[in-house]
Amino acid sequence: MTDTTDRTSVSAGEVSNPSQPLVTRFAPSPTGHLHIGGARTALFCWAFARRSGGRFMIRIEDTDQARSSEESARGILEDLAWLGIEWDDGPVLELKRPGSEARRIGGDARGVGPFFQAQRVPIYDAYAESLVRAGRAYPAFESSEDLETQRKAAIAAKQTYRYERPADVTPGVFNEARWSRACSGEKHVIRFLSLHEPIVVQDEILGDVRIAPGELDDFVIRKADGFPTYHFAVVIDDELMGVTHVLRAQEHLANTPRHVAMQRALVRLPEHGGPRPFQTPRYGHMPLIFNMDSTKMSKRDKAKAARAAVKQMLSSKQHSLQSLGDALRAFGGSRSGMATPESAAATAANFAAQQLAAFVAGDVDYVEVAETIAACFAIKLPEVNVYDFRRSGYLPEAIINFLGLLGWNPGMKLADGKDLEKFDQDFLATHFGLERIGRTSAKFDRNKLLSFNADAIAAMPAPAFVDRWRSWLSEFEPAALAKLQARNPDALALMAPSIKPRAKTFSETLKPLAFALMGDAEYAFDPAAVSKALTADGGAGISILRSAREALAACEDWTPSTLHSLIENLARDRGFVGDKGVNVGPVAQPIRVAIAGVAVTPPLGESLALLGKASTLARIDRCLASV
RNA sequence: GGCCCCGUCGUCUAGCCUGGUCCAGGACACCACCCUUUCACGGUGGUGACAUGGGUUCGAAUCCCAUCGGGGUCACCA
Repeated sequence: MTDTTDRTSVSAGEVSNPSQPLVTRFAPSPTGHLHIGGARTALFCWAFARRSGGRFMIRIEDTDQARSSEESARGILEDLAWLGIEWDDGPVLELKRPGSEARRIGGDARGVGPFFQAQRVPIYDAYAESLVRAGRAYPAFESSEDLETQRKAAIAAKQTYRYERPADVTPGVFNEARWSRACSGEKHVIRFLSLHEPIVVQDEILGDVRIAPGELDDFVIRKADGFPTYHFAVVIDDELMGVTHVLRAQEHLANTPRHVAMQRALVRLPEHGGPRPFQTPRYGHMPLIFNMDSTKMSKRDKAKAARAAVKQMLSSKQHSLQSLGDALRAFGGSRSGMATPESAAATAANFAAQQLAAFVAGDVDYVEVAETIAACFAIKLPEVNVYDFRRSGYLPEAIINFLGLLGWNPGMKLADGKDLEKFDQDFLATHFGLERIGRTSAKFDRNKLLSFNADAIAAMPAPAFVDRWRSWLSEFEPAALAKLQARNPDALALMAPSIKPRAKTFSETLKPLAFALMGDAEYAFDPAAVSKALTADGGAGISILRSAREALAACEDWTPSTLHSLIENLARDRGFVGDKGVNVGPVAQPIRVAIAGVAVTPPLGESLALLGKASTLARIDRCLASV
């Protein structure tokens, strides 16, 4: 099995058994929420499986003990489910939605689990040993400090560092001495023994990628803590779980030769149906996604944004480091989130001045710190995780559509000759293919996503909008929802027609309603608005407002349409009639400023209806009294 | 630095494989006008790109080469 030198390429056609079902997988590591880029990978894997009548699998890569958490794993599964990306094989997620039956996603119909790598360690151990016995891997005893020193020396000498194979290690020969040292408990890692053979990865998207012989050194496949490295676990699991197609981001391209090299060396064990050589799945490496400024999209963006805001506060003397820390502690530093053991420890420090100083200085980038700062001071952080977009009021269908266009394109035209850009998940399930995945990296254009989201909201029938709006509010803005419903039990249905075209996300729905969220005596009068609508022209607006107040006080039917005609009639009576009919502005603006303090509100009829008659009159009186 | 990938409007892209229908089409953003009781929505129009240089060809965004530029990767992270 070690004689592989004559194999110079891996044919994509080697996925041998035609009756073998096509299987794709998404394999996140549970170190936080689902990243928006990961969501695209998952979406493409899902779509490809659906299009091909295959299966889509989830595997959790939790071999990094320090950074993984069960909480994150569940969060990621929930994010996927929220997007509507459901897996056939993988961890089971119970979904309980109010009003509907509980649903389960996942399971192990093919009997290939468990799907958490941490639960598969005995399997990796068995294959590592088989490799050692075949002379294709060996225990190594150097300390990581020593290796680090060597690596630094090589870099200083401007040379490429490669691990140098010990002299007593020979390809294809079982090194019994090293193995017994390892078995006796001496601290060690296991390294793969790389043959100096040329490797060609036949990529479904990029074409043949050739790696010269000698580029691969003897990399680690099992860490000193006994856990497999990513490379090793992936190769074992993809084989044992029947994965036929690996679609992943291009950052993994350079790793693929390692995987191919291991697949050539590995043989299925008898307990897994062997002996039988491992197969090489088909690979497809997808373009990377960046920020608009070409930096990598990462959670560090949040730290950057929060840091910038804090620096601003410090330099404008709004806060000292001390008062900032006090404010954060008072706010309640430890809110539960997707903490990993590492970051939880950081947040636990509760924003001691020292801790904050380190964050501001950029020495640490803890997301939890950034998010607490943002929540405490109402700073908007850039969305980078699926959950961030959800919290900001994006719709899953808009995200799916946008992601589907990031690196893929249906290449179809509409009847009017325009490109087909708007599609849903079903469309992807029936039209997605690897042929039309691009090769160039893409920048994440938040504007376009926003526009897609606005279109999706606009396209929603009003009742659906009200439902979804309500559930978003109850999840993320319960206080605002309560206030609105206290004003008017039907507030949402009443305002939906005027809010829907004005909001690009659910979180934007609250801005136009700010006037109604404040108490009748709480809002301030904007001097510029007051001057323009009321006090200008010797107080023309004030006199209009007085007569409007009278008319409103006499109004019996407090509905948007009646209120609207009332205002129109007032305008007509005052003679505000031009070529194009009645000009209601001179009447509407004074009322608007009176009831909201500013010159901008949703349409007046609806706004007054939402406030109610008593509040409206009280607000006008307060305005009249103050100008 | 070694190895690898990529290069069409500001951004996402169509076109490239199978050269001519492309002085390059769409979308987002931007600008202007229209609509309009504010703010939005909507409508119409506009600005705006084949990285550069060589080839091949009657003809190149499309094929070839070079240069330049961008990115990825070289961990006991995944």
